[in-house]
Formats: sequence, C-alpha cells, structure tokens
Amino acid sequence: MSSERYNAPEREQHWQRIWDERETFRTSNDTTQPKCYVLEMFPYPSGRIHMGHVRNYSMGDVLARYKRAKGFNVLHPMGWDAFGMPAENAAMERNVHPGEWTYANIDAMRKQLKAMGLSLDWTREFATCSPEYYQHQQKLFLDMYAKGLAYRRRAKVNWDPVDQTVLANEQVIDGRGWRSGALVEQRELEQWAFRITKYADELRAALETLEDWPEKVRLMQANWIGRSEGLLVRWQLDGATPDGHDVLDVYTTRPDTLFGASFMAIAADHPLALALAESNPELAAFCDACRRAGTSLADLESAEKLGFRTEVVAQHPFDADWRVPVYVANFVLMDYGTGAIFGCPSGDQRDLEFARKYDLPVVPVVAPADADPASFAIEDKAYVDDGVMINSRFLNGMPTKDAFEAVADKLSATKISGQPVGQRRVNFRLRDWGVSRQRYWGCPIPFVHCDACGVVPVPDDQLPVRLPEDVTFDVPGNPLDRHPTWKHVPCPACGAPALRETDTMDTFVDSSWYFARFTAPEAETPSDLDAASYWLPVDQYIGGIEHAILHLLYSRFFARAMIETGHLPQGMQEPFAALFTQGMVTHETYCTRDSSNQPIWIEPSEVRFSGEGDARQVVLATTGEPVEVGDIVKMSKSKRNVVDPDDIIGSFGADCARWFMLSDSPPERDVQWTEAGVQGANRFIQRVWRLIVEIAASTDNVDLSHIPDTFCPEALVLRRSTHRTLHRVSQNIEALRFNVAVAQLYEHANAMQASLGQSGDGMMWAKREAADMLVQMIGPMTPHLGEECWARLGYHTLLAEQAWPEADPALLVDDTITIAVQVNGKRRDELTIARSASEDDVREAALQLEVVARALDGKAPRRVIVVPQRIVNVVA
RNA sequence: GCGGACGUGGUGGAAUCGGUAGACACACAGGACUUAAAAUCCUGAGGGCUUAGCUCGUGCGGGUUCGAGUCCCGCCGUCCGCACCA
Repeated sequence: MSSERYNAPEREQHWQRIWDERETFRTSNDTTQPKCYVLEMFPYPSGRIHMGHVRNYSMGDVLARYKRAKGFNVLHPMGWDAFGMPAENAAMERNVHPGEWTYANIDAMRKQLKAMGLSLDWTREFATCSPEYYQHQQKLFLDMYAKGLAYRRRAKVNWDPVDQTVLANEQVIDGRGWRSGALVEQRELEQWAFRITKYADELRAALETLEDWPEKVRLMQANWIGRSEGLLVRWQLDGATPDGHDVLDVYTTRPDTLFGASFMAIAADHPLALALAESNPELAAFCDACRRAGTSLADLESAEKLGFRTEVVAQHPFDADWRVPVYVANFVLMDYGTGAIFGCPSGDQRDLEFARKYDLPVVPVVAPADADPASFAIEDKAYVDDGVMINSRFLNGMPTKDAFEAVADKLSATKISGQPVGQRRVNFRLRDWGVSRQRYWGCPIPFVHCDACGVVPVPDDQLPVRLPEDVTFDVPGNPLDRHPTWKHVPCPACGAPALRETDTMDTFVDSSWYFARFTAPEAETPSDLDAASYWLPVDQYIGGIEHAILHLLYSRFFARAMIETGHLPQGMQEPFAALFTQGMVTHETYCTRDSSNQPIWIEPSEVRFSGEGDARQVVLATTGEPVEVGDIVKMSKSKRNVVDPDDIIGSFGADCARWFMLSDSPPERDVQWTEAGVQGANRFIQRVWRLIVEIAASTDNVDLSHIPDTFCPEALVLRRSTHRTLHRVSQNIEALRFNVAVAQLYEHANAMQASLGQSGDGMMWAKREAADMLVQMIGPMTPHLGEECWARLGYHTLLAEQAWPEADPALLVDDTITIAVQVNGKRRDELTIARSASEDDVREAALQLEVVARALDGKAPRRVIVVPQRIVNVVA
C-alpha cells in the first residue's frame, strides 16, 4: 500500500477556501425545489467553541450535506445568541464595552467554526445584539402588545439588592444571588410579561402532533404546562369576616372528596389573609414568616406544614350546618388556583400532615375497591388513588370518577347570591412569561412612560430604539436607567417630556424567533411570509436537552404569537417539526490534593500517561508527581477537564474531530472524549486515504459507466458489500444513528481492504465502484477527506455537489442465505440454502442435519417451526 | 414525594415487528514487515468445562412463548426532570 500520508490540516484549509470561493453552500429561496431546513441551536458567543458545539454542529452538518446530496434545497444557517449577562460581567471586570467584547468573540468563534468545514450559508449570519435584528424584535413586541399578548403587570420578582437587578429563578442559588451572594428579596415590581398562558391548552395539546420530538421532552413540557381539570367551589363564610369577604373560592381537582373536608386553608398573600392581618398583629407576623421562608428548594423539602387559625369559618356547600375552620397556611400557593384550598386529610398527604399537627378530623371518604369500608382507616398515609366512596352521604358506593361528576353537576345547579356554587374549571401550572430585565445588554423594550398618557408604544417609524454606546459599569444597577440623557424623550403621543422604558427583554426572547429570521435575514419586516411559508417549519432541529422546556416552549409560543400578529403564515403550526437532543461531551477529571484534602483540578493537557489498564499511571507532565483520576463528567471550566477543539483540529484536522464525535456513542447519549478515540478516528482517516490512493492508481482505466457482463464471485461479494453499506448508511443517517452508520463504514472498509489483492472478472470495476461510493458515503461526515479522495479518483467536480448514489436493490439480497437451526429453542447448527427455498425444503434440509437427527434419536419431531429466511426450530 | 429513562464482554456500544447475542471500534495477546522502534498488515478472543463438543450467559427473581436482551409482573441500582400545583 501507499505510504503517502494525508495531511489533514493543510488540505482542509484548501477545500474550505474552494467551498468559500465557489459559494457552494449559499442557499437560494428557490421555492420550486423540495426544501430541507436543518438547524442547530445557535451558540452564545462566549469566545471559544467547545466540544459540545463540535458534536452538535457535526451532526447537523452530516444531515445537511446528506440532504443536499439527496436533491433538497437545504437551509443550514448560523448566527449568534449575542445578548446576555456575560458581556456585562466582562465589561465590569475588564472595562470593555459589552458590544466590543461580544463582536470580538463572534469573530474568534466564526473563525473556529469555519475551520470545522461546516456546510453553512454564512451570508445569512446575524447576531441578535445588532439593531438590524433587534429592531424587528421590537416591532414584534409592539404588535404583540397591540394584540394583548404583551402586557404590564405587578409581579413578584427575585431582587438582588447588591447588583440592583431582577434575577431569574435559575440565578438564585440557595436564596442568594449567584454573582453577588446577597440574600435575594421578593419584590413586587411593574413588569412586562408575555401572555403565554393564552396558548396553554394549545401548547399542551399540540405536543401530541410532535411525533418526531423525543418523548421525554414532550413529557417535560406537558408536566410544565400542567393541565388539570377540577371544580371551582364557592364557600359561604361566617364568623368575623372582614367587609367584602363573605365568600371564599377554592379550586379542587377532587370535588369527590368534599365530605372529607375538615379545614380550609388560604395563602399568606390571599386577600382575605391580608384583610384579617390588618387587625391582627399575630397573624400579620405569621404571614410575614411564610413569605420569607418560601423560596429555597432545600427549605421546601423539610418545611413543616404550619397554619394559623383565624376566627373565620366556612359553611360546607352541601350542609349549611357543617362548619369548617379557615387557616392561613404556609403550604398554600397564592399563584395557583385561587390561593385557597379545602383540606381533605384522608385524601391528600399534605392535608393529612396538617390535620395531625392541629388535631383536625381525618374522615376516610375513598376506600380501595377491595377494602372493607367498615374497617378502612387512614393512619399516616393518605389514600390518594381512585376507589369507592364511603362516609359521603349521597355519594356512598360510587366510584370516585362518578362522584366527581355527581358533585360537579349538583354544585353547578346550586347558587349563592346568583352565582353557581360549583363551576367546572381547567387549570394550568404554566405562568405568564415575565420578560423585563434591569440590564443593559439586551433588546430595549420600545415604550415610553408619560405622566399624562401612561404607557405609550414607540411608533414604528421611530424604531429601532437603539442601545446607547456610552454607558458605565462602575456601579451596580441598570446603566440604561442612570444614563444621563438616553431615557429622556418626548412622549410620542402628547410631546410632553417623558421617560423611556429602561428595562430590556429577557434574552430568551431573542432566541424564540431567530429560526424564522434565518429564512429571510434581509427582510425589512421581521419575517417574509413567502420565505417563511417555504422554509418553515424547521425540518430537523438539534441541540441540548437543557433547553427542553424554556427555549423550546418559548419558541412554540412565539410561533403562535407571530401567526396571530401576521408575521408567520396562518397555516403554520409548530416551529420545529423534528427535534433531536444530543448528549454531552464528557472527559476524565484529574486532580491533586491540597493540605486540607480539597481537589486541585488539572487540565488534561498538563498530565502524562503511561501503562494501560490496571497498570495505568497518570502523572503531572512537569514534575512527574502522581495525579488522581476522578469521575468522567461533562467538560467544564470548573473541573478543568476541557479539551480545546482548536488543538485537535490543528493537529489532526476537523474531519478527525467530526468522525470521532459521530463514532461509537449513540448521539443522544453522552460521549467520552478520549485520546485513544481521537487516535482511532485519525487511523481510519489515514486508512481511507491509503485505500483510495491504491484503488485510484490500480483502476485508472476503469470506466464505471460500462458495467461488465460478468463478475467473479469475489467481485460480487464486494459489490454486495458496497450496495448494502450504501443502503444502510443512508437509512442510518436519516435516522440520525451516526454511530451505526460509522460502524457500517468500518465494516465496508474492511471488506475493501480484503479485496485489494484479488483480481478476476469485473474485480477492478467492483473496486472502483466501491471506492467511489465509499468516498460519497464518508462525504457528509468527513467532507474534506471526501473532496481530497474525490479529486484523487480523477474527478474535477466537487464531491459536495454530487448526487447521493442509489443502491441497486438486486445487490441487497443474496441468492443463498444462512439461517440458524435450533433444537428446542437452542441454536445447534446453521443451514446455508437458496433464498428461494420453500418452507418444506428448509424443513427437510434442517431435519437432515446431524445434530438434529441426533437430538431426535429416530423419533419424529413434535413440531418444526420454520420462519422463512430467519430460523428453523425443531421441537423434539 | 411525583414523572421518566436506562442497566449487554476489560471499555464505548451493535442486535428491539420476539428469531444465530456481543456487529464495529477501543484496549489486549500472538504473528508478519523492520537492525530496531513507530506506522502498517494478518490472526485470536464472553465465562466455565472432561474442548470435533457441552454448558452458563444481556442488573436480580418470576411469567408468557417453539423461541425473550427484546413482551408481562415484582424487585435492585444508576441517571434525568419537576418540586407543597390542591
């Protein structure tokens, strides 16, 4: 074989230049062609790409290149999710402008991505922090406001008193601001919000149509939306009720358990609680305590159920003489349902704990179907499942579901002061999306506050509302708010001096519609309906599971909001037809210990390895000091177990990194980055190159367009391998099972290797065919190597522009097949027989086998099962 | 607590309309080439046994079936999501 080595880093630059010059991957909005929109989640411009990006974009690129070869007009764009806090943090720490920092990062990362050889249409690139993008987002916001989809509300927020900003829930760790470490306060502020709850039921119902989404993600979203069906029950209050509080509305999903009620409980923020607290300092103190506790997760886990018994009592809806006490309780949430519940201790674990603590009655009202109603009792575990009603007057003996209906019907017909006592109600866990952030580096919310006119939208012709350049980060708080001039503007309505809105939008807004912008990045409106109709929905979206809820739910909301505001076509339903969530890239961790046995993490590049298996030794490269090998975890700065893609691409090439990322591990699972794996990938790349060089040289005069009349058996074997591999690789790429496709390519390369020394009728032709098709098959995965091999095979065209070859169906099946022969279900031998053999032939042939005859010992088999082309089972 | 996923050699993993378990790769062992090494190529290999064969074997225990990694029931373990949602 040839000893010529393939110099990947050098050749890769060559081919990237050619693709660039010829604009190979530029996509036109030619709506006459079948389309395929392949999208990977666009990156935050942190400054460097990481292995997670390499994996994500390698997968998307295989699909994009494959679909292009299959004749689709492929849209495969890239951009930057460029607003966000890291830029402001950099500004504070290093005294650079967030924009300057962001654009420098984008330049660096674009260079890195280009070195990966991705088939991206870079002419469609944009950054969400550019006014060219965010002006359209402001227009969307205004149109959503006009439709009532964006609105202002007073809402509780996490307020960091040191940084003087609102924090997202994820940014609050153990009740403290993640950056400042200050105890976070709950504040009520006027905030902008999107009315995502308007679509709650639709967002949930449409999940069922997303057949090409992972079940897991659909389930997580369904749980997040949290639909429940129940009854709104109105209770007449008695006792010392404050003015205007003579009824209490309660939401319940278990109206069937109404006869087990032994108390009512309301949230500390419930209007009734607030009213009662005004004249009761003790209650006021209790409510304060509830408010303070609520937040941190650890607290909730251990929190004891606490209540404060008020003077108020409630009348049971079915019995005016039956009174239950009303408590203020720490476990009742104000923002779900009505902020008030009735407690049925026998049917709800929390209610039971509460009842035991305050000595309230525990009356079982539902018993398991097989239990004895007379002796059924509740000890320390509530019975929450379905069953049969007991101790429930007219409901007794009914299944719980029927009891639900009976109660709902009866209470709907009953009225208190003209209002029905019971109303069927569907409730959702989903809340509206608060989008106000007291940040500089985000999209300005295009509104003006005027003393006379109130909240006034910025007119379209005054868009974009640009971020000011001259801002300071030397003190905490919102730089927009303290900017000397920016916020002072005349009111667009009356012209009087007014103030700009200084909040900016949550950065999740930016990424909620970028997929639509890619279809017409130059459009003067947020979208171009023709382009959107043609390209959307995204045919395959690929990204991390960490976005299962927020980003993917927000995008689904935005698609609907954009349809409603006329920015997306009416018939559209969902933004992403198919979703794939890829696993993480992990690596071993290395550390030494400090004097108090705390780990000091060490980068992979700083350690040296020797030995293998149990004898494996890991030492510090500089000193030879032994190093502890820790867990295999996601690559992260904190554990320092990061391998820089640039290093790999620089020394082995992008194709090597791409091939490794696609090999071995199923794409949805985590992949462990290992030095050995990189070496293996590199070996394969060199091996393909040697194979192609050798075959190209020895089959120089073969003309593939003239099929020989005869093939020797070996040539037929090779051809079958070629076409079978082509068939399987095509299927596996379409199913995103890249690791299996890779394994099949290895197998085929082995077959080609075995054929190298062979000659015979049609052998040269078969080798040449195998070489051509191998190159075409590896093309989507290792595109530079593909081009290099394609050129070596004598072609002057670009592999990237070749049509995907078709497998010959006649070569996918063998004339003879080997099937297993079992005796009593255990494999004993195998049988090679003509594919066309009849069931009887197969049965006879099997019974002739020595092992079968021996097992039967002269007797007739009890049964013979023949599964054509698969297996024979002889039951002795 | 609720919901979900997963569990296969030394390792990553193949095989799921129930039909030859361990494809392919990594690591390993032996051989060829070489002065030598690297690289490359070839060969071998789930465990056990009395080794032309037999037997056990896909987390554990049952079941359905001619036949179970695959389906059903009950456990164990690992991971993920939600977290007082009435």
